[in-house]
Amino acid sequence: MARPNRAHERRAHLIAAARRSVVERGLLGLRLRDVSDAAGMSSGSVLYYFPGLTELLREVHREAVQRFCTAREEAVRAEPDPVARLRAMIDSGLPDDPRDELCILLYELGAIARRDPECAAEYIRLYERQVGIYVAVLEAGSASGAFALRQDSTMIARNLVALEDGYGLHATMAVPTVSPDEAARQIRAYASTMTGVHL
Amino acid sequence: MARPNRAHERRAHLIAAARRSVVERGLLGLRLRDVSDAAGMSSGSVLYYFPGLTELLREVHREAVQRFCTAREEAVRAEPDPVARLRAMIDSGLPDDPRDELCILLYELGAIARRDPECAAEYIRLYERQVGIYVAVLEAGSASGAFALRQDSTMIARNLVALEDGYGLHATMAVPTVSPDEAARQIRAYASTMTGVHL
DNA sequence: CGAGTTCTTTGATGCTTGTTAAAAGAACTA
DNA sequence: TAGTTCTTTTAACAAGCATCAAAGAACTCG
Repeated sequence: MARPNRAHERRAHLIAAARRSVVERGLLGLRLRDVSDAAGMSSGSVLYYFPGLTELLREVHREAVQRFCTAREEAVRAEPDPVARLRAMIDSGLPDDPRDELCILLYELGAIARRDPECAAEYIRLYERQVGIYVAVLEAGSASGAFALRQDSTMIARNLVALEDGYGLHATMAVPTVSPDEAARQIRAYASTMTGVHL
Repeated sequence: MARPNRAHERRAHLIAAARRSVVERGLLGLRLRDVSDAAGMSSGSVLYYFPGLTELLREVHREAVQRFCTAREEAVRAEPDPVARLRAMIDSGLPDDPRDELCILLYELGAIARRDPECAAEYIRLYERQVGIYVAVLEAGSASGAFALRQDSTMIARNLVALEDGYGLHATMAVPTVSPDEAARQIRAYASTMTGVHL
């Protein structure tokens, strides 16, 4: 063996460059050239590390999902009681503003998932993971007597995730009628109804 | 004036061809050629009627929104009482199956809206229109005494639309954990809670 | 019927982009 | 320094969009 393998680093570098490109230019009409420019190398080099743009974007997606989930898990863990945790969970799922990089990425790359099974699988895991966090918070609150759940915790959790996705979708598409702030209020209202606790 | 103007017909023909192309091949990597092939003409002809693919897709979107909204309005109008109307409204908002053409179209073209203000405006109208229908149904039911609303009708309506969008998004991305049927049950459960009527 | 007018379609052209393969270059070892 | 492996670039090729001029089609009016 001679020259050391820096492929891992280079790939990470490219994934970061691709992420910036997607946020800046959007998926539609994203060129290989945009990514290679952002990474400061030739387009041929990008293809040395990834078979094509799709595969690179798949990695961008995987990384975004990872970051999103761990951020939420940590946000929840940081809070002491179930009520605060539920509030933290709701707040961490919505874009901070319509330009929230991570959320834009997640919704933008959804267009790939519809055609790419591997990317779709990543979305499924994302969904399950989020439902899981909500279920854990709801169950904990129910066990401690803080929540009086009006329904099965899984059903509530699924609706909470669906609400997030619905509002998040609108927010990143710049629908002005529902600001992230208002979306959070809406979801909190739902959660309040289903748990019997004012949020 | 000499040869009659068939531009309107030809545009409609192209919009239909584009719709089929989007559903079949997806937005990512959709080529002008795909559309022109589907329409049975050369790519140059497509550009005679539309400045570019984006503008054509914008029309596809506009038409899809139109069809979607009127279909729901009619589904609601066909029912006699508020309870049946609410049920019909919920059912008409979700994809019949993961291959529901209209729904795929609506979600797929969302990727354009994020970059194209005109398309985003169309989405805003779509959202407002759906909220409006739900509000009308809820208010009618409230006035007649059929519903005992737990919240402001607009807030309930917004959450219903957000739930639809969230679940619809998952369904068209082939998330198997939430089938259209199950999504409908979830949303009905929410509506039941907020109206006090079992659906 | 044919000349004129307007609408429609095509096909050639130039330009940009994705893809491939070969060669050059860089980093390290023995 | 020679050899090996990893990385990058470059040039060539194929495919796509955009433009435009020219051909073709449909109809009216003289």
